Amino acid sequence: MSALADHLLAWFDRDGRHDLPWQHPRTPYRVWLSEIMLQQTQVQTVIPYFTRFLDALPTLPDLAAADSDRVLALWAGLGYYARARNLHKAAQVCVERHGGDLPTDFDALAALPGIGRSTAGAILAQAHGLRFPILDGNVKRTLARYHGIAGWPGSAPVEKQLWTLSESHLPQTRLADYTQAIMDFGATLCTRHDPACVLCPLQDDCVARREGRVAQLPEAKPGKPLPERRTLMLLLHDADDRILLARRTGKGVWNGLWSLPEAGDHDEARSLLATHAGAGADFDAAEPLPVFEHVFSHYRLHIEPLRWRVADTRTATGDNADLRWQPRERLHELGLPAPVKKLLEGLP
DNA sequence: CAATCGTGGAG
DNA sequence: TCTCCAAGATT
Repeated sequence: MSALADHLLAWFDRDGRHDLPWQHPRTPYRVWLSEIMLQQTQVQTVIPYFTRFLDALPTLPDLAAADSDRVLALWAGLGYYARARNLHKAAQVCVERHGGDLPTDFDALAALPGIGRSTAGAILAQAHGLRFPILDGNVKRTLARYHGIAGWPGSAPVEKQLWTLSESHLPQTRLADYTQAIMDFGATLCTRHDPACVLCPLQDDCVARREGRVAQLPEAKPGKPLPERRTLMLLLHDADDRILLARRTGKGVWNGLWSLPEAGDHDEARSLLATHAGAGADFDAAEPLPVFEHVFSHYRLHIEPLRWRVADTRTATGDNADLRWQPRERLHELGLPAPVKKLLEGLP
């Protein structure tokens, strides 16, 4: 057995996390949901979402049958909403083609939307004890240090090397525990900043430790400056204190979520106001709300909200399924982008 | 391969 | 305030 696996399993039995919500019971559906939610997202953030989601949709068929607005409402705030759309779609594929269960065949599992090589391995190892490697951020960091691997782990050649190493360390038994162990290890001990090397069960064999390169590994992603964008958000209230929402479709951020209508400039905003609130609406009566920023992973968005109280909403929606006047007290039924939710909830 | 896709927390 | 980034996948 790999010395690394041997030491990690012993460490896990003593110091690993054994009380995470998706570990009891460790069913395929729960493991899958947790793995998707945990992509690029920390445990502490995921736990309340996981609990709420599972409470609302306890089984895979429940998820498959759910309305997509409900799924996105349960996901709203977690980010990377393609994860939720793919999760929903994958559940439907499982019902249609796999008897309502996740497939246990690697290729069939990895063919489902939102499940890549690492997530497929994590599901098979944790839910079924099968011998597949993973390569998430924890494993990349752990192995980059343990083997002293230079280069950004996201680059193709380094990642290929790390996959080979990850596979080479797999034990012959206890795959579920081992997979949880190496993720726990990366998340709680071999952390990005200030790792607890003095407590580390691998310290005698760790190349980075031996060579004093722990703080230098893994190498950071080559950075680039964030582009800046701006948008106007139109906040229209009608007489019943309903708010006009628009479903975001096509490409771009927040796809599938309900947000405020947006305009690139005042001319477009004027036109949108006339369309949605009738010719009687007075553009110049706009109440400008405080401008704020929202930062995405790939750009910074300056948001300028403009508010109107409108009387005539008859022309607003009608046949358009992507527009609706939503009562303020029922905003929680829809998936709203985090900054929009915050804006609407903070409204006087 | 580089870009896209969110959000909140830590340093 | 600013940078980095956390259980990645898709195009």
